[in-house]
Amino acid sequence: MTEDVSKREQAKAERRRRIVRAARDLIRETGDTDLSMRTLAQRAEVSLSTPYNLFGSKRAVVLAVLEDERDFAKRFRKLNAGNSIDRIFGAHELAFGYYTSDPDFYRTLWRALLSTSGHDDTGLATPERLAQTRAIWLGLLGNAARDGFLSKDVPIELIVQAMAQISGGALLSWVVGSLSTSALTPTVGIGYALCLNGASNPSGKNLLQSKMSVYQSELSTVGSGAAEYSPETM
Amino acid sequence: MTEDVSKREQAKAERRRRIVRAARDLIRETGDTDLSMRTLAQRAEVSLSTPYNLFGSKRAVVLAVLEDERDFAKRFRKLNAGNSIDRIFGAHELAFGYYTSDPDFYRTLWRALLSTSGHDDTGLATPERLAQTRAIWLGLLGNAARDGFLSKDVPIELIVQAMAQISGGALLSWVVGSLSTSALTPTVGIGYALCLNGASNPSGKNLLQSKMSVYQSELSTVGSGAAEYSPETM
DNA sequence: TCAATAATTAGAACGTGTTCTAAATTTATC
DNA sequence: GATAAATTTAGAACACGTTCTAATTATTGA
Repeated sequence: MTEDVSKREQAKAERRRRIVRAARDLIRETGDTDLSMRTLAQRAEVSLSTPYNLFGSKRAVVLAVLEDERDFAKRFRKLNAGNSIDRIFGAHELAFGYYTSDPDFYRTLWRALLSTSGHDDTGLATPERLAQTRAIWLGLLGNAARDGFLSKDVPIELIVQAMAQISGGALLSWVVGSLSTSALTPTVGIGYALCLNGASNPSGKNLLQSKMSVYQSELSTVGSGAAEYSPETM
Repeated sequence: MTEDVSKREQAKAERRRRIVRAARDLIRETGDTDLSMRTLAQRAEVSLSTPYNLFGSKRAVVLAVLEDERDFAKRFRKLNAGNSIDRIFGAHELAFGYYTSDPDFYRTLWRALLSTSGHDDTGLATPERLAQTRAIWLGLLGNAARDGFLSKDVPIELIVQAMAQISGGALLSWVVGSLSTSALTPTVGIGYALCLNGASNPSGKNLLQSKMSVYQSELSTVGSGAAEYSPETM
């Protein structure tokens, strides 16, 4: 039996680890250039075929790197700032802190994820992580509703959905280069505040208004001028 | 002199036209498969080098197809429904009507645009179109503010920005397949309504509330179940 | 009409992600 | 320890986007 700690499975896990580590290091060191499957295999000391056997595609490898780096749920648990509105924006800044604290790395990573995003199975994230993240945000907004900040006539699922799209859209703009790193967090924060404000009671509007002005000043001290607006599509 | 109607420039424009048309037809007919530069050149009856001479990259060709198809500004002028809030959502449905009326075509197109989006110059749209679209939306929201629907303590630019991110994020979800075609327009509509609601006076809230419930019912008669939520990132 | 100029062309070439085959190596089972 | 099963391996191969060179064709200007 030996369950899944068989020597075979163990060696496989070892190789998987080596591959993910090699991919991470290559992105860190050479930013996009030289993240080819051939150099990756060489760096991980496996053959070119092995990553395909163990992951299936380059996309999957890069996605594994991403999952390996961001440990959102774990870090999130250490987050217990003031009221439930504060916690929402704490989570937001935690999430985007990953990107802004290491922009080159994550930009490259997402770019690689987008570039190969095509006809295959995997989306832009693992289904488990998607569900997990969704649950976290539903919980955050649920708390805000419980605490009387949000009115009950707009389902929190819809707010979460809108917020997810804001973050996804901003991330896309950032990855393709039309949104600067320093503008990323405040821009999304403003979007969040707007959405939430559209569904909040007077008690919540005060808190949101202050968030809003904070992000607004962050935004103005920075990018300022033109050419960095980024209404991407229509 | 002969300005730019010289025979040379004329022939160049002809080739450009043939290439764009061939790309469009290929996408229409074979959806993604067989949109290679080699078959494209063959179809347009030019050599493989010519598209690179005239456009620079495959991305640029596909982008030219996109610009050629969507004539947003022109169609938009024919749009003069009721109040300024109605016009906002009219513009929204006009914009996304392109995608939902020919989903396979536009999905392929955007996928090709994303897949090659990388290290080169062009973003996800032409700078002129970006500016044009932005101007349109600024005008729409400006009218809504003038008509007293929007409160003045949140800058219109920020609302436009948030809305642009919602549409971009939803489009991305749709392209990668985590948002269904029928859910696309209502999802974005709800996001818009939420954002606007966060910055609107009581007079506007009524109108927005009705928009909201319309899109909500559209959404519920459709996708329903799980696996189609799509909080893409965090 | 003739030379100069500009563009397209054919074709090879490079590096890429991915797939495949056959051989070699490791692990599991008796 | 020998046999069978599972994986990795080396290496070729494919289609792709892109770039380059040399040759050819078409347009311009005198």
